[in-house]
Amino acid sequence: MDFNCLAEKNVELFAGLCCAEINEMLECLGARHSDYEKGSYLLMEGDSLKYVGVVLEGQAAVFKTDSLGNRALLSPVLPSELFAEALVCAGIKVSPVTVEALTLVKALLIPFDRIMTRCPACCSHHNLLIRNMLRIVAYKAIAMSEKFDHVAHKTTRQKLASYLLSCAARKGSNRFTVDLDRQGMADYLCVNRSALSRELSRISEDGTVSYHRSSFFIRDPERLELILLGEVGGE
Amino acid sequence: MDFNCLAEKNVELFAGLCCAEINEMLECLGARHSDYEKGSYLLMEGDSLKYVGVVLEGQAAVFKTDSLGNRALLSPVLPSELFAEALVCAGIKVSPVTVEALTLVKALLIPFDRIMTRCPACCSHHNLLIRNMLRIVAYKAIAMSEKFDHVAHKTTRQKLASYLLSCAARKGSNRFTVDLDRQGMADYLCVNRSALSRELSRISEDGTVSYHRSSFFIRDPERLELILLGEVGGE
DNA sequence: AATTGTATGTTGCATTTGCAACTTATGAGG
DNA sequence: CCTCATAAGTTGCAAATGCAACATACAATT
Repeated sequence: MDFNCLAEKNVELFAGLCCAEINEMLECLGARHSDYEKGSYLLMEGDSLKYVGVVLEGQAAVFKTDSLGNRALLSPVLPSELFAEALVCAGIKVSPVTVEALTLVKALLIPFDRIMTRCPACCSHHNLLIRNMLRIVAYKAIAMSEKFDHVAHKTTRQKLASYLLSCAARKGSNRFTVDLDRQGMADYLCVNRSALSRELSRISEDGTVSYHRSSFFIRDPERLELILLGEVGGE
Repeated sequence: MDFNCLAEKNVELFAGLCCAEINEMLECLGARHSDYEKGSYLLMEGDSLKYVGVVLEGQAAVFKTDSLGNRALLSPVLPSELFAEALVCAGIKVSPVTVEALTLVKALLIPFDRIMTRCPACCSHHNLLIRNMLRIVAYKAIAMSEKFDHVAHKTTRQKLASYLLSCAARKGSNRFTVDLDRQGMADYLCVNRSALSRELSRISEDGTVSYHRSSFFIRDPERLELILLGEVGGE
C-alpha cells in the first residue's frame, strides 16, 4: 500500500515514528484512506463509532444538531488533527456529532479495536501509538480545563485577567503576544467583543496593562491578580 | 503483598479485573500504598509527576495556588477516583497543582511508566489497564466539554436552558430530577444562585418549565430550544 | 499616496447580572 | 406541634453586559 508520508508525518498520533514505520503500522492496523467531497460527511450523528479519524488534507468541522435542526459548530478539524478520538476512547458507541468536510478532505480511518489490541507479530511500535493516543486525549482534556478556568469566572474583567495571567505564565514573562485576534479572544472567553475591548481599555487606563493589538505587557501583575479574584472593580 | 481488595474493586481503572488479578497486577506494576494525614499533601506544586494516584479511602482535593498565594479549589477527589492522571498522561513532568488530604487518606501510587510499558512476563491484563486508563481520561474530557457547552452561553437564561435540555436528553424524558441543589446547579453553570432562581421563576411563569425543588418537567421543549438559541428573551 | 477592506476601539442604551438582604418553604429533632 | 437549620424564592439596586452603530487604526494593493 502506498501511503503519502508527507501528510502522515506531522500527525501527532504517529510522533516518534519514521515513514517506514508509519506505513508498516498503518497496514498492520488495517487503516484505510478515504476522500470526501466538500459538503459530504466524515461521520454522521447516529453512526456507530468504530474508527479514529485523522484529517490529512483539507478542513472539516464537528457539528451537533439540536432537536429543532439547528447546527452548532463545536470545533474545526485541521490537517493532521484527529476527530472522534475522545468519543471512541471513552467507549461511546453511537456518534452524537456530525463531522462535515468543509473542503475536499483526505482522511485516514483507523479501526479503534486494532489500536487497542496488540498485534504481537508485526508492530514493535504499537506501544508508542497507544501512548501517543493517551497523550493526545489527556492533553485535550487539560487544554479544555485551562480554557474552562478562564470562562468560569463571572465577569468579563475577571475572565480577561485570568487569560492574560495564564498567557504571561506560559511565556514566562509579563511581555507577550497572543495568537488570537480580538474576536477570537472574545469567542475563546465567551464574551462580547466590544465588551472585551471596553475592559481592555479600562485596565489600560489604570495602568495595570499596556497593549497594542496583540502585544501585551502586564505592568502590575499583583493588581491583575486582585482583579482576577474580583477584589478590584472598574473604578 | 496484601492489598485491601474491597477498596480497589470499585476503581474504574481496574474495571474488568477480579481481586486476584488486581493484586497480581499491582505487584507487577510496583504500585505502593500510602497513607496521608488530614492536611498533608499527596502531591505538591513543583513535584515531578511520576505516579498516577488513586484515592482508596478518605477525601482529597486538587488546588492551584496563584502568585499571590491564594488557593483555588479545582476539584474534589473522592474514594476510587484518580488524581493527576490527565497531567501524567499528557506527558507533563512538573505538577502545576497541589493535592491535599481533607481527611485521613489511603492512596495507591502507580508508576506511570510501568503502566505504559508492557511487562511481557506477568500481566496478561495489562492491555485492559491501558484501555481503562484511556477510557477514563477520554470520558473526563467529554464530561468537561459537555459542561463547557452550557457555560459557554452568554446569559444565565441560555445556560439554564442548555442544562435542562441536556438533563432531559440524558434521561430520555421531559420529566426528570437533578442531583444538584440550587447552589450546586449555580456553581456548575458558573452563575449566581439568586440569578438562577430568578430565571427559573421566569421560565416557570411563562409555562415553559414546571419545577419544584429538584424535580423538573419541560412543558414546552421547543420554546426551551428557542431560549437556548437566544431567540426568546424574558418577556 | 490614495483606496479599500478588515480589525479594533468607543459609546449609548436596554437588559441582565451579581449581590445583599429578606421572606418563605422544607425537613429533622425534640 | 414547635423549633431550628438549611434550602429555595424574591426583590431592589448598582454594576456589568450584549448589542448595535459608529469612529479610528492598520495593512495590503494599486
